[in-house]
Order: sequence, then structure tokens, then C-alpha cells
Amino acid sequence: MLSNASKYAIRAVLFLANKSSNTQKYGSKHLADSLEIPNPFLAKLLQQLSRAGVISSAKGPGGGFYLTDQNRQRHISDILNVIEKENVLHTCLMGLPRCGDANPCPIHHLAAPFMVELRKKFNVQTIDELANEVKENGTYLTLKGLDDL
Amino acid sequence: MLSNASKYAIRAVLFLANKSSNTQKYGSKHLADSLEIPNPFLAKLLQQLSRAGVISSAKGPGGGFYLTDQNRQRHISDILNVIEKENVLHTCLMGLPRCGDANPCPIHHLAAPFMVELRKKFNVQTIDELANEVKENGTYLTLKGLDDL
DNA sequence: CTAATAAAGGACTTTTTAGTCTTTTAATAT
DNA sequence: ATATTAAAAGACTAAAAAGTCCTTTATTAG
Repeated sequence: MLSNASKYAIRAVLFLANKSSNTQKYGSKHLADSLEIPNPFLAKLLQQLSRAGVISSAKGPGGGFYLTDQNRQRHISDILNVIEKENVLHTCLMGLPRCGDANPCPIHHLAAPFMVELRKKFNVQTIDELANEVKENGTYLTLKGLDDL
Repeated sequence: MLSNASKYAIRAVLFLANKSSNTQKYGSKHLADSLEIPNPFLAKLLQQLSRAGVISSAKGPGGGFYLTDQNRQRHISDILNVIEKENVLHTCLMGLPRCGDANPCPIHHLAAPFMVELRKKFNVQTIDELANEVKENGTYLTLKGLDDL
């Protein structure tokens, strides 16, 4: 459903949400290492997000990527809008062109409630809110360095 | 999550489940037209499924693809095993290598119940059972020819 | 002012997925 | 037997996604 690009971008932004600030920036290299994402590929994504104003960046020594308070009020869907061409949150998992309540595909009734919740999470929850959930619920953005695997 | 190939294959098999029999076979052309799938691409998929014994086929005049009673007892996951390289029903939607209850990704708690249900539908329900659901619940394998769009 | 740092930009390569085309083989009906 | 029908097989092309590399620009610390 989501491309690698989107998954990488979302994880990187949530990382920044929980760790960066105006005075604490992270280079793409650091992010790529922490999240186990190919660095040049991630750098491209960060560049796009920065250009679109979803995240912030500063060049030069001590520079890097970070989130401002403004950035934190944006939604995950803003990331998807930058990275993906079409709205992946509205595509049918069975590939039916116009799957919906009126013309459901064979798994529509199973998938629809989940998709509704996912859209809520990505469209209405702010990046800040989701990042806090990550912090408090003990969910992970990477499994790097975890020893209980 | 599912590739086009898998989506096409599932729809085609469900179509055959509800319309074909030992005496009523369908050529790839007919299926492709009915389901609005590129014919040569679908032909390849049907070929693979036939070789794997998930569906049946007969050459020559009056030939085509069809399901036997045996075929009908197989699962959707058998289709996926033929078409996809890895088990898409166990991949994390956020791309975490080992996402699970122990090490959940940020949307794991949202996605897990849905994935459990989806695995049930694809792993334990037979093709026959799902096809009957399609027939009875008025779900669709194609929207071709529907005028209420 | 200069050296070092790090993002921006853009061209490029590789891999995967999607889709096409042509030839061969098997079955059947006449 | 032969013409016809339709799947099997496999080589091929196209497009999209994923990933790399190199050069430029801006910033800052010395």
C-alpha cells in the first residue's frame, strides 16, 4: 500500500518529531543510520519534504533536519502528499477502480473500518500527536540495536 | 500491499469459482474482458496458477480455464504463494523488519486486528466459501458495465 | 577570508513490476 | 487427416520504484 519512500519518510519525520528541535538538528546520515535506511535515498526524501515545508533544514556546520512547532502541527498525510503521486489512503486493496460501500470488492467490508481508522490517524492526528503516542506507547521506528529478537 | 498480479489473479479465480465448471470453461480473453485486465498479462498469471494446480485448464476448442471441486477447496493464500515471492500477509505496513506485538510499529495496534482477519480470510476460508460470499453479499469482482457510477 | 560541513539539485543506474509478442503444443470438431 | 481453437512457453519491452553519485550552494567556525 505504502511505498518504501513513504514508509521511510514517515519514520524519519516521527524520529525528528521526538528528537529534534531548533537547536538539535540531525543530518541525513545520522537519520539513515538510526533508521537503517539507505542514506542517499533518504536524503532525497528529506529534501522533498523540506522544500514542501513539512520539515525544516539548515545548511552548514551544525545544520541538518529538524521540526519547528509549525511543522509539528502538520499531518502524516502531508508527508504522503509530497511523496506519493496518488492518494494511497483511498485505494482499494483488491484493485477495483471504484470500490466503496455502494460497490464493494470482496474484502471491502473487512478493510473499510481499518482504512477509516488509518485515514483518521494520517489525516487528522498531528505529527506531534502521533509522535507522542510513539513515545508513550513504546512503539518503534526502528528495531536497530534491539537485542530481544 | 498486494501487487497488481495478485489482485488480478484473485479476481480471476473468484470469477471462475462462480461461473466455471467442468463443462463451462473460460478463455483468458473472456476473463480479461470481463474483469478489465490486460489479456496477455492475465494469461501469464492463469498459466502459473494452472501449472501449480490452483486452477484447471484445457486446450483446444471449447477449452479454457475452470475450477474443479478440488480446486475450490484451496485457499486464496495458495494463489498468493504462486504469484508473490514473499508472504505479503505478514509484512509490516510501516516497513519495520520485525514488527509484531513485542516490537510494534506506530500503526501496529491499528493494523494488527485487520491483518488477523485478512489472514483468516485468505488462509483458512476456501476459495469456494469466499466465492459464495461474493455471490450472496453482492460484492463485485469488476465494475464493468455498472451504470450507477 | 578560508576550510569544513551539510543540504540542494539533478543526472544517473539498477531492480522490480507490469505488460506484450511470437512460437509451439495439445485438443477437438469436421 | 486437417483446420481451428486455445493454452503453454519463453523471450521481449516498458514503466515505475528504488537507490546512487556528483556537483553546487549556503552556513558557520576558526
